[in-house]
Amino acid sequence: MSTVYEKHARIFKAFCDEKRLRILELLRGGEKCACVLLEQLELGQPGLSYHMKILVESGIVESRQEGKWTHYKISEKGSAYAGNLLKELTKPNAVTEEKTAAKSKSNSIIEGEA
Amino acid sequence: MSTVYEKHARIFKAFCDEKRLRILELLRGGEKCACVLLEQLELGQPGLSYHMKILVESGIVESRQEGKWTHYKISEKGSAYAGNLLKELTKPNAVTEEKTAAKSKSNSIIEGEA
DNA sequence: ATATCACATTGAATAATTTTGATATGAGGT
DNA sequence: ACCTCATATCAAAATTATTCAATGTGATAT
Repeated sequence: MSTVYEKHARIFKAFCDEKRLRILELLRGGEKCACVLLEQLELGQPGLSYHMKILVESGIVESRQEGKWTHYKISEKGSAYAGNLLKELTKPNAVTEEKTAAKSKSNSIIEGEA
Repeated sequence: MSTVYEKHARIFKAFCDEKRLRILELLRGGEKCACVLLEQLELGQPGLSYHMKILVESGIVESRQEGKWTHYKISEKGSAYAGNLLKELTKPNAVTEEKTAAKSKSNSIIEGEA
């Protein structure tokens, strides 16, 4: 079973780890091959692979295969989504309590939210 | 030694855990006493205290003492800071590579960033 | 002063994440 | 086919985060 909380937590995990923040900083300079990231970071190859997987699964980073190489870059779409989600998650919501039976059309990006 | 990465990671830890996302959701409905949060969550009292500490340390939540009670609410300032930080961390930065010696006046919220 | 209530802290137990070394996979090149 | 190179995956170990029970603290009430 996967809750909406799990899904949201997965997105922010991208930003919860020092190594991943370092990687994102490098990717701010533009798309980079794993091999380039590897030489800039104090990380073994499986370690980098592990963190890249988390970053890609969060949607913050996109990967692109080119022959033997994997190129990574920051996803504009994923980043925008995360930014909006953070806003939503901290925005006052007067009706949080009353989970009314009558469901209204929603314009929230949070699944299952009225 | 505390790096800027650690500091940033600490902020986003608020959003990396299901329980904390649940708590934030409750706080979106307005300021709440720990005792109220406790009855809405599947968490023991020390567990709540543990998570509230992380939330307060992240700056996303503020606490206010009132006699025996502790009231918590989402910090507008902290939330805005986190939102802006997320944007910065995912914003393209053409000059990430060239850590030039000549330091220019910065308008970045990221410490030590040009 | 003692008692109680609300919450914080501690420490041990458990669970999740991260690191590391070994091995697997898949794309080229010879 | 075989060999390399780049990266992914696996499994064990190391580290870190979370839970839980017990105890501590500080505020109020009697």
